[in-house]
Amino acid sequence: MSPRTAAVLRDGGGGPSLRDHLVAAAERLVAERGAAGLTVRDIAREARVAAGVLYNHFADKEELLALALHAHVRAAERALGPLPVAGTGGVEDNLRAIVRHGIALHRAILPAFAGLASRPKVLERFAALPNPLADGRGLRAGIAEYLRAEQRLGRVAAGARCEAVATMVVGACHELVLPPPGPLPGAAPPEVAPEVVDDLVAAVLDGVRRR
Amino acid sequence: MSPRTAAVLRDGGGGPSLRDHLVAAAERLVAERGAAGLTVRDIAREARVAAGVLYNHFADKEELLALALHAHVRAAERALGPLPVAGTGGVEDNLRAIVRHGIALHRAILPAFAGLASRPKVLERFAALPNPLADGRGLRAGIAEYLRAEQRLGRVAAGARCEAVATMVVGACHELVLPPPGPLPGAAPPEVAPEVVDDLVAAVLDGVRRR
DNA sequence: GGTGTTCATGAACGCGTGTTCATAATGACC
DNA sequence: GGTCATTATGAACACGCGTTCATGAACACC
Repeated sequence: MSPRTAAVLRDGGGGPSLRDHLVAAAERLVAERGAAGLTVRDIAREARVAAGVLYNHFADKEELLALALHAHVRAAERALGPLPVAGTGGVEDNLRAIVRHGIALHRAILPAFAGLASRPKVLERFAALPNPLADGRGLRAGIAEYLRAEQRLGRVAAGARCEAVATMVVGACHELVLPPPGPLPGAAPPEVAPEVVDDLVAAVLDGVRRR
Repeated sequence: MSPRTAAVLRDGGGGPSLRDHLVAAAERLVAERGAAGLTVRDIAREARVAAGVLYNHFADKEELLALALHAHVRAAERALGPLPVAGTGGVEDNLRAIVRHGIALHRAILPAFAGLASRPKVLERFAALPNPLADGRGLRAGIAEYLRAEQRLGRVAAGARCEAVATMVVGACHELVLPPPGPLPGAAPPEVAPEVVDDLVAAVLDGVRRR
C-alpha cells in the first residue's frame, strides 16, 4: 500500500485508520482460522500491506492479535444480544434462551481461541483489554446473576445453588461445542440439536433426585 | 548416550528399552510443561540423548508426543481408580465422588493438552491410540452410564436426563479447572474448594425449579 | 580375533518465524 | 516550486525449529 492510500485511510473525519484496517483484517483471519496459527505475513497479506507495516502501528504481533480477538468477541456479543431479564417470560423459556446463547457464543468464539493456551502472551494482553463478557467467565457471572434475580422474585427455588448451576450450564455449552479429536479436526464446531438443549434445561430444572 | 548404554537398556529381559525411556522422558515433560511447547531438543535433553536419536525410534515428533500423552493419561486414570458402582453407597456420596474424580482428572490432564488444539496432528495420533477414558469424553460416557444404572435401580428419578447431566458435570469440572487468563498463567490449574463440590452435587440433585 | 550390524553422536541443512532497516514515494506547508 | 515530515516497501537479519547424515563406537557371532 502506498503512503497515499494510507493517508486516504487516515483522514476523512472518522474514516477507518490504517490501524483499524489492520485490526479488521486480523479479525477476519482470527475468525476463520483461529489466532494460534496466524503469522505476521498472513495478516499483512490479508490487509494487502507489507509485513513491516504492522510495526508502525503495533508494538508486536501479540498486541495486534489481542485487539483482533477483542473485536471478534465484541462482535459476537453484539450479534447475540443480552441475556433474558429476570421476571419476564417463563423461567423455562429463559433457561432455554440462556443455553442457546451459551452454545452460540462458544461456537462463535471457541475456534478463535483454539490452541492459544500455550501462548500466554496473547491471552494476557487480551485479558488486559476491557472485556465485559470476554471468555465465557463473564457469561457464567451473567447466568448466576440472572438466577439470583429470579430467586429473589421467588421464581426459582430458594435453595438453588445459582453459582454452581451457572458453572454447569457454561461448562455444558463449552463441552457440547468442543470438537471431537477425530481424524477430521474441522474448523467449525459441531451443531447442537434442539433436543439436547431441552434435555439440558430439564436437567437444570429438575435434577436427578428421586421423589 | 553410548551404544553400550543403549544395549544395556535394550536387553535384560523386560528391562526398559530406549524407546520406553524416551517415552517416559517425554511424558515427564508433558506433565510438567504441556505437550504444546515441547521441542525435540527439550525431550532429548530430558532423556540425556542426542536429538537425532528420536528418529531411530519414532517416525517424527508427533508420534512420540502422542505416546507420551497416552502414557500420561493412562497414569492419571490408574491413579484415580474407577468411578463408583451404581447401587452401592449413597447416590449423593457417589455423585460427590464423581465430581471429585472429574475435577482431579481434568486437573491432572488439562495442562498437558493446553494449546494442542491448533496442532491437530498430535491429537489425531493420540486419538488413534487405545483410549478408554482418554479426553474426558470417556468420562462423560462413564458418568451417564452410572446414572442410567442408578435409574434402573430406582435410585435416581425416572425422568432424569442422564446424558445431559453427565455433560453438565463434566463441563463443570472442566470449567472449574480452566486457568483464568490473568497475568500469571501458572502451569498448575486452580484448586477447587469442597463447598464448591457440594454445591455442584446439590444442584445436580435438586435443580432450580420452585416447588 | 576378525567381520558385520546396530545405533548414538553432533554437526549440518532448509525452512519459517518475528522483527528491523535503509530506501523511496507521497502529501503538507511555506 | 522547494522542503520536510510521514510512512509503506521489501529485502535482510537472527533465531529456533524438525529433520537428516556421515562418522565412529560398541556388541554379537563365527
